[in-house]
Amino acid sequence: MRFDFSATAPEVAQRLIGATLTVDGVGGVIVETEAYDQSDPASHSYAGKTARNASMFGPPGRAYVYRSYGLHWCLNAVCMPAGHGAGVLIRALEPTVGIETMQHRRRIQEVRLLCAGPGRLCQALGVDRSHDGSRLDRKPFRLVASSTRELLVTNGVRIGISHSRELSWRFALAGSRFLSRPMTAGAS
DNA sequence: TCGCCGATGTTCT
DNA sequence: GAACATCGGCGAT
Repeated sequence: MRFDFSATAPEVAQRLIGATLTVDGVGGVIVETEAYDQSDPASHSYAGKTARNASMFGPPGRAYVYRSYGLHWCLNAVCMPAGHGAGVLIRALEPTVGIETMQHRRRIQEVRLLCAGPGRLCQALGVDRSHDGSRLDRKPFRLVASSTRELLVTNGVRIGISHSRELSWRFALAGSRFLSRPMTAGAS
């Protein structure tokens, strides 16, 4: 079934766990996400709309692709409320289809590390700036909601940020061996 | 297995 | 000029 983006970033981030994402038929099952929104100092949208983050302020269900640390690409899904800079960073996939293509693009064999991290995931799926602003329900993207009813999803502190550590807006499939890093629990 | 470091686009001070 | 939603390679443990 098609994925519904008419919800806030934390809700969408949780529901994306277990969904299947492919780009031109290459990808797998989402096992790790993080939510961001405009009220959050750790978010790219916090300081308002700029040329880089413009697609975060566009319609939900589209891609926001940005360059990280000068070299890597990172893929986000834009969420509700529309025009408010809310989004979900896709951090890791369990590779299921097109594994040979991903191994070739990443120049490694180890399947566990093909998509274990936002930069690695974009390299494996061939995502770059040309996908920024594209709809996630149209080619080359394909996003299918999880068919499993009950998935064990854990949440905790987001990775690589210094602001808003109190928000447990990182979500992951419990026990997955395809995460970018082990989950660390937030403050209780 | 851990931690430091370099590469370097975009934004902010 | 510095920070940053990162990664891979290197040398030290």
